[in-house]
Amino acid sequence: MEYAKVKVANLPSVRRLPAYLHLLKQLEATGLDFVSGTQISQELKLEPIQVRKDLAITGIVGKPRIGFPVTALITAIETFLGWDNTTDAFLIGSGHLGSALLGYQGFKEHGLNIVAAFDNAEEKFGQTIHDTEVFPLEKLPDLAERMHVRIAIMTVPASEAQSIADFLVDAGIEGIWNFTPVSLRLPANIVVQHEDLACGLAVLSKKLQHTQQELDDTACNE
Amino acid sequence: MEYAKVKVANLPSVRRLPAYLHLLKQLEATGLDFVSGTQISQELKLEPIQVRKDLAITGIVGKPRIGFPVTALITAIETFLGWDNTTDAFLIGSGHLGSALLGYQGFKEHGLNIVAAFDNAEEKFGQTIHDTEVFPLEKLPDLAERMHVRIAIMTVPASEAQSIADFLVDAGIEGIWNFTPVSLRLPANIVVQHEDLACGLAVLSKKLQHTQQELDDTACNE
DNA sequence: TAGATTGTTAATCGATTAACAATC
DNA sequence: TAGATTGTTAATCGATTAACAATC
Repeated sequence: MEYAKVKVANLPSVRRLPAYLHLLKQLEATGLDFVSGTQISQELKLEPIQVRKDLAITGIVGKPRIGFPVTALITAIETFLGWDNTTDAFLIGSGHLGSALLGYQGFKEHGLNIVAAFDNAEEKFGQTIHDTEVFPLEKLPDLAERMHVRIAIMTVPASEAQSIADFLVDAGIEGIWNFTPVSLRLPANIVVQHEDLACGLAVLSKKLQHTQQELDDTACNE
Repeated sequence: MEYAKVKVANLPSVRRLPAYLHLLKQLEATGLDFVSGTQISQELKLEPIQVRKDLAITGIVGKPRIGFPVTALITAIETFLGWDNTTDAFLIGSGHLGSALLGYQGFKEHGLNIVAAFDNAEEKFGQTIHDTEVFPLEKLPDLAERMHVRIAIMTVPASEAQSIADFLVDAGIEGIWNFTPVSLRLPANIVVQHEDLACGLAVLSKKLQHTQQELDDTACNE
């Protein structure tokens, strides 16, 4: 069988769903029953039509004049993203960033549960970081099979990223959340989500250049 | 004066530049003088034409048949992003993620230097996290002015995000790298880069659903 | 009823991709 | 010279935005 490149309908919409989810949970906490796309758009600084289109992919149906039922909308988004059931994951590389992710409580809210961490550094074996035990990387294949874990979060040094990724795939890992700056070369059936902080920093830097530019221009014109 | 929404040419291209930079530095380390867009595209799994378009925004000029000069291309990207000069930044909120970012050495390579951390928790005042001192948040306005710091990295609890952001803007901060899940409401002249891990997780979750779907479909057809 | 909001269908906009002449 | 690669101009693709009938 040939694996087609995974096609996900409207990726930009999928990326915006967590922002809706966060807002909706806040609104739910205040006891609100219904919210209109217009209200949501104002809170998140989006176009009303974009909100309606985004929410439509989850299958939610709203009431004209009234808006969307808040609780049902939360459920619809969580179900759509598969965040209604908890998925177990491994974390590979217990350095600074890895430790921070182990301490981040927000993942559980998104259906992700880090059940074990792995490292190559002997002095870390058996350590517990934020209630998660660190194992030698070599034990991963066995544990992955026994615990039926399909997802790995990679926070390892760039120099080791490719070889460790290959090792993970051999061990049956199907999805990798890649926090290294390396573009991994893996079989087409492996799902890789590249999370590179430098991308966001590039955009921030560029936008700041432009505002600085504007200020300079203004100064010149005076 | 009215501030127009900051317009940055071809944002997707800007986001890809750090990946080119990382690869090019690797190639430079091997002593390579020239690299073609075709070679780069194979390494990063992109279309050759996309590589050429992306690199063109930096102003680099290549040689037909030969490719692009590696060192000059690195310089062109760094200059384009403003990463050739170091910019000082503050980090607000020294929890798990904040500490991890303080320990992350990669920022310096991208022209970002975190000179001080701030927190509201008294027990952290005076502490040093990865060689960076933690100050009371109330000292920020004074230090921002004296040190001419324009950029803040926000790793604070969601519940405090908006009020702290307002405080930062009052203190003269012009750019905020926002690691909270909150959509901040700030004046239009403030540059905000929202870095929400949940966005990437949403995409990963959705893609994994699809592969699982395919596997289920295959199983059914057998 | 009157009117705000939904959801659909069409138009616009911008990014990606294709085609190809210029060039080293 | 021959041919791979660049850079430009045009075509395609997909996401965003607009328009508007349906509806509560």
